[in-house]
Amino acid sequence: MAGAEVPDIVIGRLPIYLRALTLLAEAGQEFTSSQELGQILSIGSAQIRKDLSHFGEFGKQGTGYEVSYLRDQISRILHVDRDWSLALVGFGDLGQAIAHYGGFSSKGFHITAVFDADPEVVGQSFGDGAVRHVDTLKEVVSDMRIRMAIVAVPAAAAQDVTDMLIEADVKAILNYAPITLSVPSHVHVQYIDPVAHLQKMTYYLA
Amino acid sequence: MAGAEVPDIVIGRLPIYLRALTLLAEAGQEFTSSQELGQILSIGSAQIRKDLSHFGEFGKQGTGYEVSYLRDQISRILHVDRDWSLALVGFGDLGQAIAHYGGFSSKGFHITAVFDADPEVVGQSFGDGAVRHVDTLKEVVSDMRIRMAIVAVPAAAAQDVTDMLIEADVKAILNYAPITLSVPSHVHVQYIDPVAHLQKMTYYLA
DNA sequence: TAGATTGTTAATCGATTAACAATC
DNA sequence: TAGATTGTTAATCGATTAACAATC
Repeated sequence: MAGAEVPDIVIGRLPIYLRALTLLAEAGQEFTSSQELGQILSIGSAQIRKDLSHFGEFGKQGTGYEVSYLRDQISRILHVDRDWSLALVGFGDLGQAIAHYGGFSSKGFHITAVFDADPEVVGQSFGDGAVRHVDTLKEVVSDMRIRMAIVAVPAAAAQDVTDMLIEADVKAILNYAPITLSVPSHVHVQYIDPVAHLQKMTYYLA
Repeated sequence: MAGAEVPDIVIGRLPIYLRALTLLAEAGQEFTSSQELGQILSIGSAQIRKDLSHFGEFGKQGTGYEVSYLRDQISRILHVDRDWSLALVGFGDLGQAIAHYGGFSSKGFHITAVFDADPEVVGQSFGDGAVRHVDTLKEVVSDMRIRMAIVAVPAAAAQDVTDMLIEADVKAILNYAPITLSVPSHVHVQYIDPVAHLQKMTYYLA
């Protein structure tokens, strides 16, 4: 059964399934089951089958799932069977670390434009380009038809930058600034906040 | 009403509340309400009141919450009214960026021991110490009584490193490696996976 | 006092889980 | 065939939300 409205929380688990399947495929394993995946991911097997059932039927009774087939199907569902261009805003310590990190482009996410407000930083080179002034953001991002962005500026600047990105028609933002962004409902935001994760865990430490 | 078992999902929202309250306090605001907080955080006001009610009564009818008082109470609840020592495992690009990032220590999380497996990297200096060989992890972390750790090694090494940390009696792990860790139930794990966040958002981009 | 906002209850909503017929 | 595992249903469980008496 495909169709209707798939819960957001289910979508959030698909990348995790994809990660595990990619690992299994790299290890040369041909078949797997919801039970094995569940064990790898510390998730119930019923949940995995239920999640997948939102998108179709991918397995066979008795034998389970073909690893590479299911991997490819989930890639397709998530639209990661293609490359994506990203804008990066903020080229301080954090922004540079992000730009330098190999994990994005190996998964098809390419940072093709970088912006900063500091005149000292503007013009510095990254990958195959140069850091642009944030004043040019709207025009450049619009012209390049970039639809995803990473925000790595101080909290105080994050909302302003976000407003510019939205004006440039960006539809998805990965926000590293420790602040909740206000965006229209058609814009998606995800948050990276390591400190919040640590603070959550210290609750459980006596 | 305090006591019983507070849902994990509620604990996860406390750092977000704390962040907003800290911001309000810095802006010099003396009082706030669940409605105002809800607006700032794009959360329902009833949820905020319900969440807080797990821990006690912090507000006053008619006037709401005193910002600095509520901030301090949440800090106390989360155990972030003290400093915490962390071990960092992995001093590659990512590990160095983490070690260099100022956002941890400004919130009371101090990286006091760093480990790596590469002989080229061992001995390099960071902050006020030097990178140690991962073979010394168990002894050093035990001796220093470190109870939280950050894992920033390649996926293939993450489970081994985790096992060592658990042997050293670490109770909370912030994992940057793109792999689900297997840990006993008394050990807490949080995951940072920017690629998974991006992959979740591309689902919604046609 | 009148207005505002809390803490809490009860209703709603949604997600997880167990169980099993279907079938490879 | 016998054993294994799917996809799905129905039950359970838990979280969110609306409403409101209490009260500052």
